[in-house]
Amino acid sequence: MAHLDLSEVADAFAAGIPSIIGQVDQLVRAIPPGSVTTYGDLAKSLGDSAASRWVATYLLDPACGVADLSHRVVRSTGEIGLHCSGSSETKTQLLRGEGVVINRGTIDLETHRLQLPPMVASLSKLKAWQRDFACPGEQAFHLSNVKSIGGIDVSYGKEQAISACARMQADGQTKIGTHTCTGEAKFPYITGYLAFREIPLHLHLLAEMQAAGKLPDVLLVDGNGRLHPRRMGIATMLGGLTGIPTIGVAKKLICGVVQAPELKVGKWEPIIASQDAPDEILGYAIMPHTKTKHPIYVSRGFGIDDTSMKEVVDRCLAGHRLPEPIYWADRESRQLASTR
DNA sequence: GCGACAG
DNA sequence: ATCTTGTCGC
Repeated sequence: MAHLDLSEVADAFAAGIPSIIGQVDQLVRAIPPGSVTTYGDLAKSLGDSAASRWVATYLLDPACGVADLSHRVVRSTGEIGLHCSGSSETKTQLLRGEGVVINRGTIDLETHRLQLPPMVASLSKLKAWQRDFACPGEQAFHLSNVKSIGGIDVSYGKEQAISACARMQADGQTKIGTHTCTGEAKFPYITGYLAFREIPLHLHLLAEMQAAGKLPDVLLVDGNGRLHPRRMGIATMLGGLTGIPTIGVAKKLICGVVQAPELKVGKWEPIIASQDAPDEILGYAIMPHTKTKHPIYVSRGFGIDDTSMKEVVDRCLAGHRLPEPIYWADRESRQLASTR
């Protein structure tokens, strides 16, 4: 895998990501006066009803591309809901002006709801990409071969995003150095699709590190790996794309159930897919130190087994909630982001 | 009505 | 993730 040109990988990956915002704008512009749709219907049309929250967040932003038409999007209950102007009354007046009947703040969707066409090359495409993503053949992971451990994270400034990767010695505690890369995050944050927001910048950074001969032997990624609705979190994709063994480290649970009733410091507890599937271990929760009540959620990314994964993370735990490589990457990227 | 999902 | 004042604790 070392022969991969990460600069080419970066370009190819970015080229395959659709403009999800353009898709929503297009759908909203297609709603004629007198008709409405719902946040959930828009999300379904994009290919994933789980994106309805993002759709609502986007359309409630006065700076969104279709703020002048977003009054035509209401709640699935028929309630008018909020408006980007800040006033639901304004939304009501706009709709009434277009001939929509509103009783007690509610629209009869049977009458006014518009059938939206499915957007083929949208979230449905990315979802299929995640399901079908073929990771290259994985080499057996040998901790004894590890000379450096990396941690990678992104922070967001006013306009720019900064990806930072800290490199540590094999002890997981001694910092060698940090690399950073600045760019624009074009894809929005949608639960389940974090990879498409953050990986493009990560790949640019890793390409630079590759050119400098400074790629880490294993990489801790801020986010999940196998612990993901489709078992394809950002850590797994980033590893599969680069060939670098990866581990996902998240601060919140996205799915799955922690079996143990309580967590003890330093003890790894399995996270299962569900009570009905107790044999499917997606990852592990661990309380990283005494001073926090909040665990971290660790899952296999690419090119590593669960046992090695735990050994690597154990080496990296110190006085912070996050493993040292990610702690330093987070600190560095955040510091830079605050200036742009 | 309650619960809610990485960054 | 970011927006934000003071406040509690090591």
